[in-house]
Amino acid sequence: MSGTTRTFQEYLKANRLKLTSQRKLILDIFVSGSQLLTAEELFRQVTEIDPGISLSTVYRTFKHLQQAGLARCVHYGDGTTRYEPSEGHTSYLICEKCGRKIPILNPYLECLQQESARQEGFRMFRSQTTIFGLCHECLKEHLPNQKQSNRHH
Amino acid sequence: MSGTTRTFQEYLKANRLKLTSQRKLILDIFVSGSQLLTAEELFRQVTEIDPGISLSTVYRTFKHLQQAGLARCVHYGDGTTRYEPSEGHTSYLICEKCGRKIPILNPYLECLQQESARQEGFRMFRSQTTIFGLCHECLKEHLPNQKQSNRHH
DNA sequence: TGTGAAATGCGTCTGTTTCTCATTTTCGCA
DNA sequence: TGCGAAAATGAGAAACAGACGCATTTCACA
Repeated sequence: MSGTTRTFQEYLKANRLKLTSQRKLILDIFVSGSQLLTAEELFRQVTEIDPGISLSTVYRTFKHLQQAGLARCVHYGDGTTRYEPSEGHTSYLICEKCGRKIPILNPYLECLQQESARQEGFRMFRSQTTIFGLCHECLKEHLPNQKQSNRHH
Repeated sequence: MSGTTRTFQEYLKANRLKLTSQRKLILDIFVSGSQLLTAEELFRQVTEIDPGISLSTVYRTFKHLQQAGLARCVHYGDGTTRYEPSEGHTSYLICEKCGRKIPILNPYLECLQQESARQEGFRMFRSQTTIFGLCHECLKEHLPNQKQSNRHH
């Protein structure tokens, strides 16, 4: 059994919630893929294995995963809401063109955040840093026509 | 005329867009309040002055304000989307109990973010840091019963 | 001041998320 | 191991934010 599964079971037990086959399946699929998924996308993957599961259950399970600290949702610029497993990183670079998501591995960032919180008498539980921009690859293609909308005819 | 208004006018001109009375009013109300507003809330404030303005126009103007870099939207835990004037801060402490939102005034944070982006060949446009936790006041009330959900009967 | 491009309001539409409720499942306890 | 209360489920309806289409109005530039 994975650590994630254990964490989820502990959360359920602590809140007198039940472990159902649906929740197990949703959790397994969710953590196995490292992608950011929309509820709809996860739902599609889940129903490939168990076609009986409803979209409502996916949403409901997401809620619990968030409560348990196992999932986090990210709002993209395009308006979609995506969910991701939240073990490990909370800091990312997100490319606004290709959607690529690169974890930031800078321990000083978290230190600074802790420090900022402390200065305000704040107790930090978790933090989330998202840097939006363009990745190296998209930068090359994107730059030539970046200024177009500022030009007059 | 405020700097914000000037920025908006420049943006409009550069994109061959027009400055209408509706856009002026929406901008003025938006920047004058330092609160985070939902589209609906801003709409209500706007219609108090000019009852003819439609919600569509508020949404459309938000889009332009975002484009112009004058507004930013923030997704709260409760699911609402709020817009805020985006001069200055992109980093906040948010208290999960009382909802208080405290701007972080740490210039090193942004430097580190820029640096992290650079290391990956990334070009940073904007960043957003949110630190969730408990503020000083809520900490005092909250601590006594913090562990309750982990206890068995 | 005339003209064309752009913006508006209103109503409608779409896609996402939550709710309701009758039925089914889980799990602690005897 | 089987009972019963509490909780979860699926299906569909409802709520919601936000976008869209179009006929009409407004703006800005010459």
